Formats: sequence, C-alpha cells, structure tokens
Amino acid sequence: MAISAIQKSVRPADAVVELDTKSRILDAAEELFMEHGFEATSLRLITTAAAVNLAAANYHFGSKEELFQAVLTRRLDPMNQDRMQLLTNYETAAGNKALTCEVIISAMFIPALKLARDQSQGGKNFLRLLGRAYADPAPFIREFLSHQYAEMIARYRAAFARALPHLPREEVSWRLHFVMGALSYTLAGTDALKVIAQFHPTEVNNDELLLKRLAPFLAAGLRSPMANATDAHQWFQET
Amino acid sequence: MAISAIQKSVRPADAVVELDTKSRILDAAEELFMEHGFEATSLRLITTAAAVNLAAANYHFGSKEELFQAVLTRRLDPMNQDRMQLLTNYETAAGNKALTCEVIISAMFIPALKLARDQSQGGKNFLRLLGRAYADPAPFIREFLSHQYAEMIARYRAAFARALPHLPREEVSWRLHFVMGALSYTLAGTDALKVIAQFHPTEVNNDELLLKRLAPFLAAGLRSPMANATDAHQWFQET
DNA sequence: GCTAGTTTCAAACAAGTGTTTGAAAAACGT
DNA sequence: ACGTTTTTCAAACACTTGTTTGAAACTAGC
Repeated sequence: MAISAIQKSVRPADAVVELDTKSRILDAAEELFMEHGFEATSLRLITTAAAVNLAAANYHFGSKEELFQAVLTRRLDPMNQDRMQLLTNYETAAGNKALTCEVIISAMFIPALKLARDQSQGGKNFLRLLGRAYADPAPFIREFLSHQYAEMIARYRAAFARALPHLPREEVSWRLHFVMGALSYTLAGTDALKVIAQFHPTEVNNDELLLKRLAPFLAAGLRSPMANATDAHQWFQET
Repeated sequence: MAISAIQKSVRPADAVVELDTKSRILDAAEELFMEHGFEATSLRLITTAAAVNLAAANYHFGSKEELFQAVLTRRLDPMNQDRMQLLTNYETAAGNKALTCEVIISAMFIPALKLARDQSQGGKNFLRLLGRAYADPAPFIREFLSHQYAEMIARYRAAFARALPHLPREEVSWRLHFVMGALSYTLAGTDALKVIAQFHPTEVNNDELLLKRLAPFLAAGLRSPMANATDAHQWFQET
C-alpha cells in the first residue's frame, strides 16, 4: 500500500498526467492495438500500461470488442464528419460545377492530416491503427468499419462520379476502392517502407510528406482514361 | 493397412483427397489463417480441419510461427521467382531500351493472376492471405516478408527507375510502395468491396477482373508528372 | 454524518493456448 | 524377417485468455 501511495503522489508531476480511468484505458489501448493488433493485445497488457485495475476495462467498456470499437469511434467519427463537412463546403463553393479529383482527394486527406498533426502522439498512432483495422479479418471489425464508413463513402462516390462523368459508375466504384486501399495501406505500413526505400528515419514517420506524394499519384489514376476491351488483353496475355 | 491401400489406389482418381499429413496441414492452415488471421487461428482448429493429430503440427513444422512461414513460402517463393524471371524475359526482349510501366506492372501481376487461376481454390485463398499478412503487425511476419520480397523489390525498383528517368529515385521508391500497397490491399480485401460497390457476387471474387482494372489505374499514377513545390501546397492548404 | 451511487480492487473462474512427452503404430532398409 | 527410423496419437503441461464476483474505497447529495 505504501507503493501505491507513492505512485499516486508522484503521478501529477509526470508528463501524461491524471486523465480519468476511461481515457487512460483508451490511450493505452490505442497504442497497444496499433502495435500488436487486436487479437495479440491482451486486456492485462492494456490495463497494466494504463495503470488501472484489470476489471476496469470490462467495467467501463463491457468487453474487449467494445473497447476496440470505442478506441476507433473516438477519433474516426469526428474525422469522417470533418471529411463530409469539407466536401460539402467545396461543393457549395463550386456551385453546380463538378469538383476536380484533386479537390475531392483533398477533402479526404486533409482531415486525416489534421489528426496526424494536431495530437502530439495519439494522432499518428490512430492512423496506423485505422489502416491496420481496415485489413483485419475479424468480422466484428469489418462490420463496424463498414457501418462507420458507409455514409462517407456514398458521398465521395457521388462526388467522384460527377468529377468523372465519362466513366461508368462501376468503374468509379472500383477506383474509389483503390484510393481507399492505397490510403489505408499507406497509413498503416510505416514499417513496410523500410523494405522498399531507405529513407532518413525522420522522414519515414512524416505522414504529411507521405500524403503529399500519394495524392497526386491517386489523382492521376482516377483521371486515367478507361481501358477499353481491345486494350484490356494487352495487359495479361499468356506469356 | 487395408484402408491406406485403398486410399492410395483411389488418390489419383479423386480431386482433393489423401494428401500426406504435411500438405493437409498446410492446406487447412492456409484457409484458416486467411479467414481469421494468425493470432485468432489456433493449432487445434487447423489440425481438426486437416483431420490430423494436434501434435503433428509441431512435429512437422516445429512451431506455429514456422507453420505460418511454411504456408507463405510454399506459394510466395515460386510466385516471386516467376516475377523476376518474367521481368528478365521482358528486359532481354527489349534490348537496352527501357520497359514501359505497363510492361513492368504486367510482370508483377501476371504471376499473381496465374496463382489465382491455376489452383482450383488454394490460389485465391493464398492471395488474400498474402494481402493480409502484408498488413499484419506481428514482427516475425513483417521480417519474414521483408526478407522474402527484398530481391524482387530491388529488381522492380531498378526497372521502374529506368522507365521513369525523369523522376528522382526517391519518388520512384514512393510510387513503388504505393503500387505494392494497392495491390496487396486489393487482393486482401474482397469483403471491403461490399462497402464501396455493390457488384454481382460472381464478379466480386473475380481476381482477374480486379487486376485488369487496377493495373491501368496504377500505371497512370506511376507515369504522372512529379508535383513540384508550388503545386504541392495546392493540396493541403488550411481550410 | 450518513446514505446512495459510483468506481476500484484482488481474487477467482472456466476455457483455451502452444508445446512436450512417451508409448504405440507404420514405414523403411537390408 | 527383423531392427531402425519415421510418423501418429492421447494425454498432460504450464500458462494465458476474457470475464465475473463481492467486498472495499470513494464520491456526491442532503
């Protein structure tokens, strides 16, 4: 008991000080889920890192799955709200003219960037967590994200369809899928960069630089002319 | 012994039946790892599905991690060999002229397509497993894939650098990273498609169609002109 | 100061984990 | 046919998992 008394008296002087139990669990869970994934992260690991009792996780969040969803909701919900608001702003500013792909992509990326920049540490962690959650096979994660993204995706598909009127709607859906994939994969895989390019360590974690290079790449892909049937078998001929 | 004699005589006629224990474990593990991920798949689940004894997994593969690596190696190794061979063929055919981005992408995609087409079922499963493994945070998986991809990546980076001589090497590395990301994400996330587009179920699993649409998209991104400094802050201005 | 409601805590629960063991069975070489 | 190696099997091992429990500590409201 002497130990716990010491810890309590020391804690306010510390850096990350004195959030309530619920926030401390969310913060620790965010980092650990990002680092190890959902299945490989135990509640004991989380509650120990958060310096709270094991039972507190179930008391405040119900179950491990609900805790994971709470971690995602806390930042994903505002970010997607931002995205839709930004898209609305652009659309009203453009009047009845269609937006360009660049502008639409900006509306997707800027809220993500804001998250990566604003929070001192949590933001970057969250983006990586989100990218990895997008590739997680667990059904409850996929269903949760589907529901969470549904409205935003519908808005952006409509915007891209207006920006690319010469493309069939189905092709627009495909390309939007590629954009979302490249974005989430890029945000998730800082480690994978080391395989492909050898950058300075300071640059590797620079999400801003990353997205500034990704956005034009994707815009060019979106604008590319539709490959017709005769072009198609140029791609995958038998060798 | 009578049973095994019968089974052996039947094997050539039947489609799937009666592989040896090692292959049965690999097949079951491939499917289950793909479906649930590494951590969420237990050895008991695998050995039960393979109809072998639990201890057989450790006997033949040593540990769960080594089993996972064996599942990946079995098909990834030949696929990457194919990719490099194909690239070599194209390069010798082109003489000292640089290859186009389309041709280089073909050399990446065709071996993946061959895998998806040839094996009746295992091929598609494996591509999805591979895409998911690429996003898995487990260190042993990331290290394994880094090592497994290193040579192929180096070859393709050099090829793209020759195809895009106007781009800085660093930009080429980024774009190669985006290509790999979009490819692995696309192969991994059949489920995610349902969020973005509502296709006929038969089309959703058609990897060939998927890659035929992805390849031109990526080629356009690769060929896009480098965004210069003045264009750059067009993208992410403060709102 | 006392009560009612909320939050914390140590301990236990039942179930599942990867791995090991030692004996039985099968397969193989000669 | 026999001795040796390889493979299978049921059982157990030591440990971790998410969740629950019931008492203790704390925090208002009056």
